Amino acid sequence: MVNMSLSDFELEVMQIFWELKEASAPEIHKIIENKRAVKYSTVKTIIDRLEKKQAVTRSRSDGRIIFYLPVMEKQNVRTPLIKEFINRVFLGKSRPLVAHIIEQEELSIKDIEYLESVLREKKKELK
Amino acid sequence: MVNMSLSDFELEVMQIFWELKEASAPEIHKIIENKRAVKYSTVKTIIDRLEKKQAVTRSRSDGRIIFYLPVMEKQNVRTPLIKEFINRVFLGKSRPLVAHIIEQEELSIKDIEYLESVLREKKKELK
DNA sequence: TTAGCATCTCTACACGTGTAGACTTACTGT
DNA sequence: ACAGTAAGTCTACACGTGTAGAGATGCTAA
Repeated sequence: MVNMSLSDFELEVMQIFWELKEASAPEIHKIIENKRAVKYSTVKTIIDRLEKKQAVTRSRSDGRIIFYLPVMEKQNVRTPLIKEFINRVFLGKSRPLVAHIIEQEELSIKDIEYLESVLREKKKELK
Repeated sequence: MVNMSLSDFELEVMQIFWELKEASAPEIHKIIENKRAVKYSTVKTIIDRLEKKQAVTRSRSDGRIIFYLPVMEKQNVRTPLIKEFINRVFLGKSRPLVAHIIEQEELSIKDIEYLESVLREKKKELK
């Protein structure tokens, strides 16, 4: 029952949990509603599924409002997703993905300098 | 009918088309079967769906065997996938994704030096 | 204290996707 | 020429996912 994967919507909700640490269904609903139309019960269903998957857990109540905490950790979710993505879209080769992002995506000078330093570190480590 | 997205399996098949340029269903089936058990009709269904989505097109026949050519281009498929992935998993921020890959994924010294040069180019371009 | 609202619970459903069987048909080697 | 096989076509189905309504119930403001 561990290694359970998350759907798009479930991941979207987890992102909010990772940001807020603790949140209730109404809170999550309001946040998502700011971006697009979605009914409360839809969001609640997703949270229920996350609970079933043990991605979140009930922490406390305030009146009828149930609060949840994230259980799955961001890094533990992201790492396999990245791996899968590289496999799926880049046949397992990370270099062209990184090159593509650097060339095509928005990066500031600061970002670039940071990434240069990460590369320097990695190079050091490899020698 | 354009901008149609591809499922995992459809993408897997497209990768083979991009590699081979032209291929038949039996060929594709044999290639995928090397990796995992899958029936011919399953693969053929996927190719049919790709054809319906106009991702591939029939090019010629050899006996009953139909050959197909990729129509959708690799870059046109990959670019939005990357964008979506960054949005979905990294809230739209590409820097932490790149950093993660550099730190966690397999990269050779050659890869690193190549990426350093890509970064240098990008920096030049930004100034 | 009670009406109304907010929240929860439960159920449902359509659609995409992975999967493949059944059936048809055309080629190929003997 | 024909049997056997390989390929194509068509249909089907279970499962995950996004979506939400209906109904129950507890809270809160007047």
